[in-house]
Amino acid sequence: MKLATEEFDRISKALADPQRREILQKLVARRMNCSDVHAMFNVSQPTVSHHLKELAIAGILDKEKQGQFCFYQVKAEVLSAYVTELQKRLGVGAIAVAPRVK
Amino acid sequence: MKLATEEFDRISKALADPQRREILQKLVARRMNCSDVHAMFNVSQPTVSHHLKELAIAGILDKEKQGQFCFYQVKAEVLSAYVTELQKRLGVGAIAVAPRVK
DNA sequence: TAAACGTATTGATAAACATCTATATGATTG
DNA sequence: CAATCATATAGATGTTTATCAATACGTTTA
Repeated sequence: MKLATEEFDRISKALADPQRREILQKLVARRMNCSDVHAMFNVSQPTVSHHLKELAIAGILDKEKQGQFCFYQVKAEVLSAYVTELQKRLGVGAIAVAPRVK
Repeated sequence: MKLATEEFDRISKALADPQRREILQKLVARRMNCSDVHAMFNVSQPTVSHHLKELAIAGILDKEKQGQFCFYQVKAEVLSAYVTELQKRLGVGAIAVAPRVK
């Protein structure tokens, strides 16, 4: 999977806010809905919603509505593609490995 | 080399601005001084100076003064450590490889 | 169907930030 | 030593953005 520069930059921005990065890390561990995430941090529900939206717009998260709930889950291929592209751009060598299926 | 969360976040922010990212990429290719960088982009010299400072503060660049010139060069170990830490946090598997000596 | 719940949107606010011009500082050179 | 060059700093400006309270909207449930 190849990321365009625009997408790459969008993801970089999405990762740049510590709060949003921490939210993302929680979602890496497991798929969650908005209030699950909200319960983990000291920010308002709208702020969580906003961050989730940003991450989704950046293409990092998948959004799946189930009734009144809305589940967010990490798109591992996109994160993987991002890291690969970053390595290329930064001249950091590494051998990418496919993420383990859970 | 291990990055503290604070350093990690600082680097993430440093990478988040496209202009700064492009400047960094040029420096990955070769060590340069401020006016070399300035000649490559359509931003003012103070803006370039500002971005170089941000990258240096983030620990990504080394600054070396030589007479009236000021050379900036990438700190490959830090970039490598950043990518490794990012992989850990994002759950993206990869085998890190030491950068080739030029 | 009314109340409660989960999520998103709106509008406001303050802080961060990218950028510029002008200028200061320090080194080289004629 | 005066002019020029490389870089940094100061101060201003407009934009982006992280956050919140209030509220709207859709779903569930009592």
